[in-house]
Amino acid sequence: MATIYDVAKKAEVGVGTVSRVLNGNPHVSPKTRERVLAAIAELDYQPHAVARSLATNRMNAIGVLVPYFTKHFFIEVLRGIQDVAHREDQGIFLYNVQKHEQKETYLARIPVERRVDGLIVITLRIREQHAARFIKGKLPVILVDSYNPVLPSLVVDNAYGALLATEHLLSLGHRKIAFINGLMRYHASRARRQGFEQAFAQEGIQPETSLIAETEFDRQGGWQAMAALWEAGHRPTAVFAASDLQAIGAMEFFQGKGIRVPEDVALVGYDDIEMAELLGLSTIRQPMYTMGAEAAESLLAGLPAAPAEEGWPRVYKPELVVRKSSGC
Amino acid sequence: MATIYDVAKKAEVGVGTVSRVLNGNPHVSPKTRERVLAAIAELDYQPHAVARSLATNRMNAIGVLVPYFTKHFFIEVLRGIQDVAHREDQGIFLYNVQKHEQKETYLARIPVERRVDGLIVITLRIREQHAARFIKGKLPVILVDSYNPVLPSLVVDNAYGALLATEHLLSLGHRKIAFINGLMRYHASRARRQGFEQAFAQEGIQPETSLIAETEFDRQGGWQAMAALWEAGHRPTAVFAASDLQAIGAMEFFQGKGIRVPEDVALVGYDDIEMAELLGLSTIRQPMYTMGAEAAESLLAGLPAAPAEEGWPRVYKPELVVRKSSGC
DNA sequence: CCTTCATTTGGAACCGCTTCCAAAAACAGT
DNA sequence: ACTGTTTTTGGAAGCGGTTCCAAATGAAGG
Repeated sequence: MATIYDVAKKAEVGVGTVSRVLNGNPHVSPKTRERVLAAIAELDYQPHAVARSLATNRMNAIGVLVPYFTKHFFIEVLRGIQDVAHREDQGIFLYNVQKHEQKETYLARIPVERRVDGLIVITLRIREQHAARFIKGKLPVILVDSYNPVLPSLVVDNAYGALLATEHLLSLGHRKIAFINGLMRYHASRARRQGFEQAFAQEGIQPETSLIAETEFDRQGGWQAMAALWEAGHRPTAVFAASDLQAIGAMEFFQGKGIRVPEDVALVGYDDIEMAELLGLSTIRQPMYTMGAEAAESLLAGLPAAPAEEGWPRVYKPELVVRKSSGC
Repeated sequence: MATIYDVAKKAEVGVGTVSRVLNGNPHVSPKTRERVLAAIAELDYQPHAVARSLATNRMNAIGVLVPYFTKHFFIEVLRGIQDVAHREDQGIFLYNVQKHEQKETYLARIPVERRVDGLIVITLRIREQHAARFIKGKLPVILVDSYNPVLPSLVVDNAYGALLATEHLLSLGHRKIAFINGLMRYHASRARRQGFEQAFAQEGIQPETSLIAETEFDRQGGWQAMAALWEAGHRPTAVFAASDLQAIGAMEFFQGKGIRVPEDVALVGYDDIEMAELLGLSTIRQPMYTMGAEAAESLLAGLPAAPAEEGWPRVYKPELVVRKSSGC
């Protein structure tokens, strides 16, 4: 494998000059540049990324810490990150956490190991202690779909998303709207509850509290919540679920009962997962690609290690995707 | 940040000794080791991963080159890779290909840039020219779900998968079985066709050639193929699609016609994507996690840069997943 | 033609580690 | 005590770049 010294010898210049050519330093005369470029081409030379990193103290790579379970979300965010990273000639170092202790080991190691110039954390919650380590180690971190008071975060306006969904159902004339929410220990659930209520408030009415359920964000949760409501004698004309999976669970419950969607009951989900389109599920879409791209951009623009000031957290607006399940 | 020299000074030893302690070299007396360890702890020292890489020429990371479009497949394979990599203390460098030219730049750069000790290529086809570069650059590569004569490959037995699916339908008494295959320019399609035919041959019968369609592997392809067959007057009692997406397309066509699955027509797909479970689609599952894990293992075990000999390509058997769409 | 000033160039020093060699120390054996 | 052998140790020389300083070259002006 050719080194910079080989190139220098072949072009009959010093290594400094070759380095200058490689890095676009203007203090090189056109003819010398030509000679160097020729030598580089001839030797099929590529600078050794690691040697360069050691000298410059820049890794030219960003880390992405992502939980296994958010497949769809992760892929889309990653796509945004990748586009920017590729454009800026940066690599992506992937830290995929499948088990909880992996998260801990990664968070402990990333700041000292320094294999990356910055880290994007997706969805995972970062504790004070770890945030402090990153700040102390001066390793920039940015959170996507997660919030921490001392770290820059990109979050989606959950209240607004729920508001959109609820407004949509209200505008279709529904008043008995069931809300299958996530568990209240998640911030997202609390915000969505608020948006749900606000939509009603705008119409000057009150939602029926007995129609609000709280379950896990998965299919089973949706099924069970719907079943429980039904058995308690409730007959909502519309259902808003805080996740597409819950919506699908509810849909399955309806199927089992022979209740038609949207004829008998309208349904709106949240997330716009792949299946939503397939099932014709109206839902709330989050700007995942954009968030990924902008997170990468901020990181590469060298955001301060601990901003969380002006303009942070950055809040993104989700949008309503109307499909047939809401009965339009 | 402390360096090895700081540690050496504090422990009053040479840097060589510190390095030996760090790497578990046995030629260090217990007392010296103690002193060094104490100094390390006191300075909160961590070896600099990059400097170490430069000196040892080992990156402690493997690259994963993956196309954007194989989301589900990719995630599962990646999970296998990640488990092994994490266990072996190796990082994962992600090269996500979204546009064709990215594939080219990555393939050209990875072997010379040397940021990784080995590369796992998922699904993407590698041309001779690039394979040669990897071999020449002595960078081990391993292909998952892709085949190249000069590179070690992990492939799934497509003929067997199609055989399983077809046998299943035949055993349920179906004889008029439509086969929505992929385009014949893909190797997978040719192999699946073969398995389809073999299943019939085992029963001593011939499939109806007019019931075999060839389309893209997507939903639209499945829909169109099914529509074309239907309009040509064919009334198969069962359909085997070469991908779940095609199967779903066919399902949608049936829905539009008011034809019930599985009562009126049995349906089997291929891939076991997430939606398959949800839709109750019988399908063929490929051992993706296992392939990922074993690819990573082979790579880390330091497979020869250009084997493709004994035991390669490694062939994995898919399995049949029976759900309600096949009418069991 | 000689000075002065700006630009281009070569190459040593350095980034933080590993590795190897030779020297020192420890240990045996006589 | 001395020699021979083994183990432990220090530190120089790389790994392949970048960066900086001083030297060389070139351009401009008198």
